[in-house]
Amino acid sequence: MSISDAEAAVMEALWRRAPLSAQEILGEVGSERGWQEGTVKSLLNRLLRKRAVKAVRDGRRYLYRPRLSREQYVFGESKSLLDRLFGGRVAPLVAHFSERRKLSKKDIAQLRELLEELDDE
Amino acid sequence: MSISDAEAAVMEALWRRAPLSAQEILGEVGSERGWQEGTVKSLLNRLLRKRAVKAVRDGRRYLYRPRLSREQYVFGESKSLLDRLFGGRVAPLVAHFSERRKLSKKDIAQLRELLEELDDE
DNA sequence: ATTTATCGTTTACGGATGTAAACATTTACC
DNA sequence: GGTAAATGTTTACATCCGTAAACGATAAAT
Repeated sequence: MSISDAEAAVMEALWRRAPLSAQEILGEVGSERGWQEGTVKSLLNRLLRKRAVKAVRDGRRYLYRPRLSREQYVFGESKSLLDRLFGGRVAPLVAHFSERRKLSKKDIAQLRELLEELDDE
Repeated sequence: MSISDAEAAVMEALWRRAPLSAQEILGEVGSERGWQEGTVKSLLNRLLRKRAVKAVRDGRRYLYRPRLSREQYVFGESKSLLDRLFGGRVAPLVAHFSERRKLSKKDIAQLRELLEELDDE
């Protein structure tokens, strides 16, 4: 069962800070996405069913926190993209962006550093 | 209007070789995905509506070819992932995989080469 | 000419998604 | 204690997606 786009926006809020109530999540993402209260409630319920968040009662409301980590999510999404489009490997993606001149100076510097660190192992 | 997963499988066939008839596309992807004829026809129609392929009559049938290039598609998908999960930059994705030891030797070698080539510009 | 095989076009249908209203329940206030 | 505010739960509804069958038109075969 996968996390949809809208659901991921709720997760992002919880990954930034948790636990949060439905109200607080609305505060975090509502204006940005133009969501009403009901929308957040629905998404939270779907995320509960998908076991991506857990809820603990706090007085009359619930406080939600991630059960799925951002790491897990990011890895899953990235791997799926690499598998579908780049033969499951990282270098071809970087090459693709390099050819399109979409590597920033910062990217290049960081990649250099990264590779140097890999030397020391 | 975005290309769905199933639609992308049809596109992949056309990117490998074009033009192809619906029958030929079925031959290319049908067994692999377990599709019937009607499925391919529907997908082709959706791709036509999305203007991702064009069709030219050939006798009683049509021959289809991509209108959207694989480059464009791959770039769009990749950029969307990077924007959503890595602040729009490439290096953090590579770092993410590096931390998880998911860089193959081949990846590392290719990345080194790539960065050296970037020097010469 | 009539039947049949071959294509494309239209319609279908269940499940997921985006978005939310309606309803129910609990608690706080008058 | 009754009413209003706050929360969660259920239901809704349009669109997209995966998958395909039904229908229609046209060309080929007899």
